Amino acid sequence: MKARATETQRKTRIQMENEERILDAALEEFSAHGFRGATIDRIAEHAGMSKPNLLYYFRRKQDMYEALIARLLKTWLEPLRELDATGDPLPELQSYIRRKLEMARDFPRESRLFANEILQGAPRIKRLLESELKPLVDEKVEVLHGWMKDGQINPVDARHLIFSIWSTTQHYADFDTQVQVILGPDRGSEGRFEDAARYLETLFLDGLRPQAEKAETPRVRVP
Amino acid sequence: MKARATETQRKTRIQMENEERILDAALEEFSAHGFRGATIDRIAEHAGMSKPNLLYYFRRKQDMYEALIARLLKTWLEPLRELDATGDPLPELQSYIRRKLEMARDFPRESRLFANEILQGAPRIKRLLESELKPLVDEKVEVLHGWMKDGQINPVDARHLIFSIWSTTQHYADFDTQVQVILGPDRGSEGRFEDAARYLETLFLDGLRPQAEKAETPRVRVP
DNA sequence: CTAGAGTTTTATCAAACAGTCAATATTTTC
DNA sequence: GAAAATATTGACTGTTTGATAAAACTCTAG
Repeated sequence: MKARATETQRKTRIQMENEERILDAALEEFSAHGFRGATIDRIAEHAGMSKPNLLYYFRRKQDMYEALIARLLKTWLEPLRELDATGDPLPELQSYIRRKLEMARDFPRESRLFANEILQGAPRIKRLLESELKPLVDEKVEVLHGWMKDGQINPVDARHLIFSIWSTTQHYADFDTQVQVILGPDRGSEGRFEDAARYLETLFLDGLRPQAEKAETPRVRVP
Repeated sequence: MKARATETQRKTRIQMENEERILDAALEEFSAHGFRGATIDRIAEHAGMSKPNLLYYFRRKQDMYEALIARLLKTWLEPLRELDATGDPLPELQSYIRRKLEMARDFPRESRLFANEILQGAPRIKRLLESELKPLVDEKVEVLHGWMKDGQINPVDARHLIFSIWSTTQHYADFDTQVQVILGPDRGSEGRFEDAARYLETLFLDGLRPQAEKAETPRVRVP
């Protein structure tokens, strides 16, 4: 392999294919067992290649992990980035919640990888959280404050509001095992998702207090 | 040690002390690294004793883990057990949420241990969840349904309601690292807790939609 | 004080683990 | 199609890990 000073390293077809296979296998292992609990042997086995061959592409265990985390954070923050200050507050929030819920449904392994990392004290991404996540949250908190000042949403602690959106939606990926035990096998995962979306919409918009107690509207409309 | 057939095994002073020290150290390690990621060496070091000595009290790694889980589940479900069908619905829910939040504050390691186990597919406690957790949830779901039928709380999916209480409260233990990054060091952990409690109360009772949109009350009161 | 139960340590083991190396096989490039 | 670049493998290394055996020590009941 000639060293090309200026030119960016080109990746071969095989390289791209294998890196993809490896990262997929690594995601499976890391998300299920955490960094320490995952082993290169199992990742290699799961990727269908020998350990030395895997290490040819990622020289250390940590390299795979970091590649996964880097890729993860990009897509992970996308829904929050899309929260639009100029949009209608309630629909904006609703669609943010729905997007987060979709991510929990479509990328549960990524969610668990992230959960594992934070659970263990985020030793490998604390800096990234400070440099990427924090500023983004600060920015969106301002947006929320604006909406609250205008009376377009109830005045609450904006950061805790964001926490509650994250936790309720990611719960369906991170605690999936428990969710399945409790909901039983009756309702398929598609139905589960719709039930969750409907419930969260009610919770975040109106809470649990019956409308009758808030407004003076009668519970039954008489035509 | 004489084998006493009928009599239950008495524990010596040293035994009780050491088992306590070991379980505390084990909780620290397991909650931070998961079952696979934790090592007996580190637990022993953290407990201030030699590895063979530790293994004298718990012959296998898994024995420590199971002892912790068993102890955990007992206290973990207590708040839900206390949810009282004969009480006032909204205050009952409020105090359930507060108790869960207090547990996240006072027993974060236990919360993380549980999260780790579920995250990894609950291989060791799935059965316990089915035999202990599920029936309890089913029972309390009935209580919630009763309240909904009476119009005392908004009609929502009761199981998802429970999920949202679990996830929002446990978030403060499980994702503590992330919470701290975002809230910054300004507010101490005591203040954080009060902010969270206040926020969750508003969320679960009233949601985000401004009262003015629900009732016909004017947004600005003219004296 | 002492015998035996209970506790701790030293030494050790086999398996699992992250990672290396040189040799071989395959693909790409000219 | 041969040389160069890339990819794969088997054999191996040093370390960590879960677990055991037996000897040595300490505590406690009588």
